[in-house]
Amino acid sequence: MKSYHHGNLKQELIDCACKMCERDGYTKLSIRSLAKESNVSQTAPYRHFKTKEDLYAEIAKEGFNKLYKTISKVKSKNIEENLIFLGEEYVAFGVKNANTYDLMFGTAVTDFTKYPHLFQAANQTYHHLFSLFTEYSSNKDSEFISETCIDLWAKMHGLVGLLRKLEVVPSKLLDMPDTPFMALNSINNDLNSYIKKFIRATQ
Amino acid sequence: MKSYHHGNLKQELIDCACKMCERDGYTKLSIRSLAKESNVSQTAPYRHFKTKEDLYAEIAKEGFNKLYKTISKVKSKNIEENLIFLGEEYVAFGVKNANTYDLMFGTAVTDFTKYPHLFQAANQTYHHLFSLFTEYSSNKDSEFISETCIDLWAKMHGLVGLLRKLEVVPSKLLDMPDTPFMALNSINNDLNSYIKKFIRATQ
DNA sequence: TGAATATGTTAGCAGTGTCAACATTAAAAA
DNA sequence: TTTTTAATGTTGACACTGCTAACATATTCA
Repeated sequence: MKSYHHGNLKQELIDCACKMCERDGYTKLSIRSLAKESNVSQTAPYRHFKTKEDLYAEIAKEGFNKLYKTISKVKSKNIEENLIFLGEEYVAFGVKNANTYDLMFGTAVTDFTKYPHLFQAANQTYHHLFSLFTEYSSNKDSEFISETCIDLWAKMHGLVGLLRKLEVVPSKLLDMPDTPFMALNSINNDLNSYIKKFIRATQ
Repeated sequence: MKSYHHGNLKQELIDCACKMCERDGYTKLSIRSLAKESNVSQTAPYRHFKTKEDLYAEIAKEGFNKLYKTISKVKSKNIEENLIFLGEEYVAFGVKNANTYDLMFGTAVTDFTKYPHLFQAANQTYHHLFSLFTEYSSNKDSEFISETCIDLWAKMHGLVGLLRKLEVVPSKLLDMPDTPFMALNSINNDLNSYIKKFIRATQ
């Protein structure tokens, strides 16, 4: 027996949207299909998200929270190991949750400051990297720290972007000369040791 | 006096699409609005692009060619300077032509191998980086070269992604602690010397 | 010249984001 | 408790989208 009022529709829509987004990509995600999949009328979502961008922001926020949760799992008491763990998990997250990652770093949601929760979630993630690296680095100069953090972040972020191109390329091209695929593929085959290497290179 | 047949519609559509894409972003670009802006019927573009993705691929291809042209302008006989020039221009291109860059590296066109011209244009760009770095590096080991190229590329690529987030952030947040914006902003204020630094660090 | 092909137009389908008007119910005020 | 109000749901509609089919016109080539 289903009642007129749902009770918890907003969160249920968000959860459903996250699932659909990751499954089909955010471009395929329509408010109408979301409503249908949630067994609710076409325009019901508009009671909770004024625009589609608002919905995107919500998915991105969930993404950052999930990433943060993954990344901040303490593995060992060795800071370097934690930092390496962070790098590995970050890149793995970006590749595995590619569609959500698009929403987190793409242009679908331009201005994070319009969405305080999203803004906070995104900053939290960065802040974790920042504080971990601060502990790790032997150079305590704050300018060095922040610059190197951006360095690390840019590299992880860039790596995610490039690796995703790999996924889609036919395997016969992987050893094609004069293309970046061979290099990317060999890095991908031993990704974690590659990440380890470039994190150790920062200290 | 305008005739029924256009004569050069395909290229004109592509040029128009590139302009519109860069102006409004590729999500706002519709085939219908493109047709309208080109003074042609709604479905005329379909004679030249079977699907919207085909059009996207065309825009991305033009993007890679433009990027390659910019990057391969020889500036001096000093290889290091050329490599630095490449880095500066690459990042500048990505930030300035943000919407086109999305199409080149985003997920709108997934499989480049479906579009040989695009594939070729993309590889050409990478290949230029590769050969320039090969000349530059003192370490001639091919594995080192290709790994470091990916390194460089990932970093430039990642930097573009992060800097673009900056552009959209209200200026009052630029010196907000516990956010990456302060660090990004200070890097951005002296971007070229930052790029110079990380390129020199590779040799 | 005539047939085949390329390139253009018009009409229309199914799907989209969004809004306005209305229905139902839960929460707040009386 | 009753009544009012606000929140949350539904229906219907508009303008827009990608795309296809059917038709019109021009170009190429046998």
